[in-house]
Amino acid sequence: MSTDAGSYGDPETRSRILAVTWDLVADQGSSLKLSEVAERAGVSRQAVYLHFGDRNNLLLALVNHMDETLDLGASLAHVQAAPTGAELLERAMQLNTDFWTAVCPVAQVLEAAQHDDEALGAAWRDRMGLRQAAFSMMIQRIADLQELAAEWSIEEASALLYAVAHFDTWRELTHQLRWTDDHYVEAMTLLLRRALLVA
Amino acid sequence: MSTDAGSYGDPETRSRILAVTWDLVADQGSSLKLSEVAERAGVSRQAVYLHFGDRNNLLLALVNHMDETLDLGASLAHVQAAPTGAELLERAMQLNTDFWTAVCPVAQVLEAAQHDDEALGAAWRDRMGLRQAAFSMMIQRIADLQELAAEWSIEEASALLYAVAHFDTWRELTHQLRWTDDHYVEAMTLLLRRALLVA
DNA sequence: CCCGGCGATTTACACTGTGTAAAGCACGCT
DNA sequence: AGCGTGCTTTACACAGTGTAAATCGCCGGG
Repeated sequence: MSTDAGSYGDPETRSRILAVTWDLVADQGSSLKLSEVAERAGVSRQAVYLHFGDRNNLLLALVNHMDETLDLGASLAHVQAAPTGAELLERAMQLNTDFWTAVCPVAQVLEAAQHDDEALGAAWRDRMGLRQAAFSMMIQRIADLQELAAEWSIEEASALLYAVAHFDTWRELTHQLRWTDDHYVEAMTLLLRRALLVA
Repeated sequence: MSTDAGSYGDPETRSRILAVTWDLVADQGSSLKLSEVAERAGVSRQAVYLHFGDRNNLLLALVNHMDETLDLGASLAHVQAAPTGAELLERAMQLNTDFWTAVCPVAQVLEAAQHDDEALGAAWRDRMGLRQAAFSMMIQRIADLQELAAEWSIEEASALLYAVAHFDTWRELTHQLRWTDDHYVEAMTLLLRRALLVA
């Protein structure tokens, strides 16, 4: 599963490089320079190549690093444990905004790189597949609670929930239109509640 | 308004270069090379620089070129002329999928470039501002028809409609999950109808 | 204590793509 | 004829990626 092909060198150095890369990606997007990464991490440029092979591989490692540090399991369980459909949707949207807030800079770059680099694109789509699965389970739970509106099949509702909760929508609302996280959660919850749940 | 700073040379050549650029962006994303653009357009690499100044300016010209050829006015009028809210939403989603289909390759690149290049980002956000305005007018129309659900203010409904109809959502559904355009229109219309309109 | 090996550094170089500069060529125009 | 415009050719400077090889420091085992 995990292709840690280049498990080389001091792991401390490795994660220091990753951390710096994260920061640089955050405020420079995909135009980060490996020389700058190296400098800020206090290592030589070659050390970066020794650890990660090349540029895309570094970004790939960043993606893997991402969900190691994130640990969504607990949060997802909390969402699933919601007593009602409405409550579940609200918790889902809360988790969603937390997730995108944490991942935003990387997401920006990765969505772009999807087309350029095969491996990177695959890694990203893989993560998104997990998201899809998570949302699918939520819809399943709502159906079990007898709260899914009759017009929706589980597949359609899952897909829509996943798609509507995706990055662009979140970013346009919270960044472009300056909505607060709470506002996003509130409005999206209302939208989804009306759209998906029985009246 | 329009910064056609480099209106230089034979307009035919210019639009041939733009056309080729469009194609190359379509299947290479942002990693297109100016040398390849030139070659395919049957001109020298320098001709491209003479016409457009630099790489980002070429992409910028591509954005401007985009909505010249698109001409959304008529389609928007057709949406606005819908007799009912439900019909309006359906027409809006139909237009939306047409729009993203046409613009998809460029959208991919532009969303990415937003962070890298100031001018490009501004140009893209400008276009998105127009979209916002268009959706806002639709919600206004729905409100005029007395069909907007009481829970929504015009601002909130507009913003949500705009955000939910954005690129990622469309792409995930139609490209990743392989929905047909019709399926997208149908499902999104139902979602929005339930979410926004009076029961 | 010396030796090996590993992590990392330094230096150097090849390659690609961007962007600039200048001279030259072809064609049409008055 | 002379001139300008649109483009070509050639050349070069520069930045960033990726590779290769020699070297250094350090730590652990014989």
